[in-house]
Amino acid sequence: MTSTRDELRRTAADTFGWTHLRPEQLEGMEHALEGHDVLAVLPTGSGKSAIYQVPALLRDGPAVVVSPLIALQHDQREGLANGRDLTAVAVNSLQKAGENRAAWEALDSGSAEYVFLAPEQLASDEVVERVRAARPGLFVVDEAHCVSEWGHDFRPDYLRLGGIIARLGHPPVIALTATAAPPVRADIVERLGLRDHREVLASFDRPELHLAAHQYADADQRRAEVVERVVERSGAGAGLVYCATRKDTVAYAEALTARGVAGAAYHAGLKRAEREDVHERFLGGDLAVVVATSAFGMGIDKPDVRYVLHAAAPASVDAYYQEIGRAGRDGEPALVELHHHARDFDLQRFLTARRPKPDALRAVLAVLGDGRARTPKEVGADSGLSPARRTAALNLLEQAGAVATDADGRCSVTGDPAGDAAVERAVEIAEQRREMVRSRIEMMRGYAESTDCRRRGLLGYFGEQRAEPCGNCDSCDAGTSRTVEPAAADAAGAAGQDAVRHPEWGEGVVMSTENDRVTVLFAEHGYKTLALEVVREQDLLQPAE
DNA sequence: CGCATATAAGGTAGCTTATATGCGGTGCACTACT
Repeated sequence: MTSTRDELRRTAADTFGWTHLRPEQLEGMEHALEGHDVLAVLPTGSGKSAIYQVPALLRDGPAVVVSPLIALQHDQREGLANGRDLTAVAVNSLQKAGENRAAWEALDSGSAEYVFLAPEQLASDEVVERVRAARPGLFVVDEAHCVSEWGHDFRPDYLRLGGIIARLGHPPVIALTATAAPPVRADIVERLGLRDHREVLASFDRPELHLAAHQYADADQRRAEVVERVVERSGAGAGLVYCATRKDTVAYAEALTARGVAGAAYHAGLKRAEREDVHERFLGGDLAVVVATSAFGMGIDKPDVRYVLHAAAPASVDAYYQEIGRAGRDGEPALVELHHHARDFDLQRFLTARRPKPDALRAVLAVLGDGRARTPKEVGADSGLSPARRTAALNLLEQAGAVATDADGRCSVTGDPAGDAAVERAVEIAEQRREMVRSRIEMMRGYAESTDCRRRGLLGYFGEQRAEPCGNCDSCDAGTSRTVEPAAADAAGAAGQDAVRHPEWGEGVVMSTENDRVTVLFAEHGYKTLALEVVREQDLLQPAE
């Protein structure tokens, strides 16, 4: 009698040549093979992909793999094939029509084990039907944090994956990501509609990274300092510099080149060939440093990045952690520095400020007002809205309960709430989301300005409580880190992950506790950091269920 | 939103001050044109 684990181990060894599987890999695979939905949060380089690659071969039907970047899909498919007798196909707009046709034929005939798609592909009814006909045995969402980070506005098709999964008959879903704070995890589970799912979580700790932050009152001074830091380190290995704007990446790259450092700028405004060239030269060791916007990083697995400097603060601790996580993947020491200025946070507030257009919401409601159910595409055609706008509007109206999507992917109004009330409710939901986004910027500011142990701050943000300072950050070096007294949590009447209720902000969950304050994530208002003294005096946090 | 730069106004010289404008991130798919 062979156990599930033996079967997985054998396939991993026979087909992929992997003789050792990590416990988390095996655990994730096992859940999926047994038909459970899985959310796996594991660091890059830990073999996350194996979690779907192996069970996909043991289940009937192909694995649908949703991946955010076409370039990434390409690498993943090559990694899979790699001399093995496996068929991994993709359908996207960059492939020639013939390649897409061949991919579909491979799916139709049952010869493809994996099909890679961007979420936008699944906005097409035809694509969904065709995938459904292939009876997929697994639905994989790679880089699943994109659901929560991008789905709400930038790439709204991510928010529709839950409906797609349902239409496909809900095969086991595997959501994979390297970074997800508790609210991001909850959002992924909710949006994808995971059922009775299992979570596989690894520690977020990266003890080899030395963490530091420097605040500047003068932007020119910061610029000079960042350049100096990179010049100092450029002899000792590769590095990354993250900027908030494209213009800055070019300016820094020029300044570094002038100082004799082999550096190049990278941002989404560059031509495809140029982006590929920078990427390859960096991986190949010909570039000492890449100066980039947030466009650089996903799918980049260079083991020997010795430093990651931020020449501006990003929009969240989540984004920051993801970017610094590209340092020291070989486990050797690496330096991580955040060079920030008050203006950075204003810029992030602007960049993340997108509000829904009530006109777009009304246009969708007007189209659906005749009572006829339509596909999102038809809603777009009838309302004149662009694909992104119409999808974002549909998503919000659905969250407001004013629109529902049926089993065939057709949308119609529910009539409750209707008209202006529906628009108002949708705007309110978007407004709550904005508040959440802003509170995340404030958490980033909190990290930047903290004089306490930075690693404990980061880990606390991701739901890992530590009492002792880490000994490998600037605060610990300076002796300003403190040990959290066990009494602190008791004094607040709340410990990590406890559900609480606040008279003004409603229901929330305690994220972390320090000696003098407690951070709570409120469902409708985002992160709030409260002074323990005030909480105690005014009895602000009541236990909730 | 908020900062940097450009233009305009005032009164007749080059300059200050006021107002206007522009700029700022992440990717898919699709279309029209070379």
